[in-house]
Amino acid sequence: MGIKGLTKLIADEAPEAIKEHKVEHYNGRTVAVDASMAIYQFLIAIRHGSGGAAASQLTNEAGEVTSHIQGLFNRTIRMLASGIKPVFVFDGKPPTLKGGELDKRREKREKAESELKKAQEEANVEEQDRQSKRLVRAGKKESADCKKLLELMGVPWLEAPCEAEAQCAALAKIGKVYAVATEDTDTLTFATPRLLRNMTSAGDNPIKEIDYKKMLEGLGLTHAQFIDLCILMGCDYTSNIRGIGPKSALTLIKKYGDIEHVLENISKGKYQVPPEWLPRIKVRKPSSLPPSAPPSVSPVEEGDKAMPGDENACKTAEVDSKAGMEGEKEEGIKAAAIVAREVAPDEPAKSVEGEVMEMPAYVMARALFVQPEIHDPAELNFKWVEPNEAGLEAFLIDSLGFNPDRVKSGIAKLKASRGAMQQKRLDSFFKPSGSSSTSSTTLKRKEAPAAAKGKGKAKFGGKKK
DNA sequence: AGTCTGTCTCAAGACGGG
DNA sequence: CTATCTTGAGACAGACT
DNA sequence: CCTGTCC
Repeated sequence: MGIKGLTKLIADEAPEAIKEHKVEHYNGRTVAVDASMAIYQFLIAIRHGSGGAAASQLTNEAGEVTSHIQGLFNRTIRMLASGIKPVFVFDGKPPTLKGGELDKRREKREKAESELKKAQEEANVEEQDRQSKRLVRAGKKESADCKKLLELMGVPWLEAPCEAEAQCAALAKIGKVYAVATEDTDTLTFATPRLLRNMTSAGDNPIKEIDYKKMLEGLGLTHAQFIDLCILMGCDYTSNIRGIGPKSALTLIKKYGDIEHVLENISKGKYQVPPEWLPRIKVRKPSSLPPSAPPSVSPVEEGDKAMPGDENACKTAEVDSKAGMEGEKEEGIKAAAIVAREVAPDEPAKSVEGEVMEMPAYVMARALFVQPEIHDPAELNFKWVEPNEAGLEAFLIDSLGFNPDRVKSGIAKLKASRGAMQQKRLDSFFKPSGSSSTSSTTLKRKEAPAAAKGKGKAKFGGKKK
């Protein structure tokens, strides 16, 4: 996940955008963290066995995996002890997109993944449980565990409608959080003003902070151009063009301004542009294809017509598998169209009367980055409260079998950090930090509910009609 | 020369005792 | 009691412009 | 710092 090679490109082309700070520099600051990614990392990293090739994770007596809880507990304590106030943002998902190729690809991946595992697990009935765990990213069970843990620890969380990274970026943009801590460079594409890397590693080596504005200046791009750059370099939503890597992508965008014009200029040459990158018009009547419409693209020899499933592709896109509300869908397409128009105003006719234009994949990717589905960050308020000591002990010690001493030690650290936090609050009382000091309606634990509302059980097309 | 692709390898969290 | 097996970033070779 | 352990 992320943009392929982006970190290196920034280091090479815009080094002034990266600065290193010690942890202390972030004392008292709030930081958004992609919880789902953290959970995933914990599940992978926290296992035992020799060398690093063992699959067994930490479990309680009942056999339930506890690796993610162990990891999150420690990491959260560490952050709070450093004076950093984290907000954990969960993926809402699925990253369902209303485009043909994207949907297809995602579903294929998911299906392949689950089928593979199913096949594996058919051999062993016991492991069917494990299959259910590792559904897509972090399973619902793991997320629920972590939400519960966070609430007991007095740490706020929320569930994004879709991608957590997009929600994190939105929070940072309006200053609800100071920065986003993540290893995922996708976050930059959502225009996070400050991205923190190495937040997780030990205290002595510094945190790397990437300043979005400086990065744009260093690269010499606008925000829209940066998004196009990321898409060209290779993002999660589209395939990339063979032969174009980070350097070429940057050069091309700088030269031509946006993907449309890049395509116009390179498609004549040797680059072989994947069919899903090209605007395709769905024509009922074959003869009505205007000569000007498809922007001079190299004739695709292998692509396009050869694909037997192609016709179905658009159908699949229309049909959509899941929760699919028509309104949402239309909204999405409309958004994509608007974006296209903005970026390429001088393009020849985008759509012909009566004909349906199929969006190129990059247009939809662009729409995803420009207008991601998020909760209005202005309506979200976070509060760090006293840890629920008894609840934590019951959950971690009694239910999960954690070592009582370690748990108590952790709680002690929580309380200590909380004391320090209060102190700081008093100190900075006279500084207008902009927090809604007296706005009475600071929600305590559930910012999420506003969030959780829309989702229900979209996962398996649940409703039988 | 510079750039991109493919293949390979490795390590991935955090803690505390020694 | 035993086999278990992902993802991404870095190093390097090789092809291409 | 290295290594085993956490559950």
